[in-house]
Amino acid sequence: MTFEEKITLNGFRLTAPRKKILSILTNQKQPISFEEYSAIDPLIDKSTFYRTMQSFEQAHIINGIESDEGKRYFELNETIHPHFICQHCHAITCLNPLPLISLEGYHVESIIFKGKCPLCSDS
Amino acid sequence: MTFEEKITLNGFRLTAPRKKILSILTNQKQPISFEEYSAIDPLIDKSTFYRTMQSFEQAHIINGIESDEGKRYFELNETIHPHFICQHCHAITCLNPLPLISLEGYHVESIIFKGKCPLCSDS
DNA sequence: CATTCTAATGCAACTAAGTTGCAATAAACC
DNA sequence: GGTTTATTGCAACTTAGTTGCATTAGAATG
Repeated sequence: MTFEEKITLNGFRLTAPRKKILSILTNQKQPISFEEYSAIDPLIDKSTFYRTMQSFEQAHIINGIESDEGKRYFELNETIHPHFICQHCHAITCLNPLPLISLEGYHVESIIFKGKCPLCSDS
Repeated sequence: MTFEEKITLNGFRLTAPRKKILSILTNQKQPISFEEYSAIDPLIDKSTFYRTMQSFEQAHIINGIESDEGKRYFELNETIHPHFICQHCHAITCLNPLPLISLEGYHVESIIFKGKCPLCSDS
């Protein structure tokens, strides 16, 4: 099922801003914040962006990640994988090869590791 | 080494508000937000609390956790353990028996699982 | 114990991420 | 094409967390 099908099947309309957001998210290798998104698409309206993120989360199209700096980052959930947030340089890294770890009784949807990334561990 | 020793050894002064914050944090079984803290200690000043959290983080006394609702939760780092945040009921659970999982090249300081907790998985 | 130095407090004002209300617009379905 | 209703875009708002600064009080020193 394509992302566009997921949008319409969940009762959401396929609008121009949503298509643009979807195509930009597709090009990202990392989760992206509103600040970063609006640098790519400067005409986007803040509330349209955030409301779209809410709709996309309901349609299980994206995952949200809370950074250690109080911002939200968004990523298409094509391949679900853990993330690492460096508390020193604040970079968010996708730990692509790693699978999600399951927990007895819980339904795990995402895992975030925090600490120091390899670059910051050296210095 | 006690927490009070960690404070002074890191060049911080052992003040009245810090002692009170430390004693209240000691009594918590879960990470606590400013909102929750100030319900216990209503006279605390917001900036004193947040600045104390910053100092305590520098002294490696506490760990901060970002909730899915854009708030920060704080916990004494006596025993470091992963946490689970339920995206349905928003409860934060300490996964005490679990150890931190290490990652090649990274220095892991905390792990957060997100998804649905056992209670919300049923419903 | 009194003095001095400077970190920390407490208050108010501020910042910025994210939300909400609402009139105007445009998908989707006939 | 016309109708219905979700969505947009704008401005105003909310709220967690930060900052500036004058005052207070740890802690070290004599």
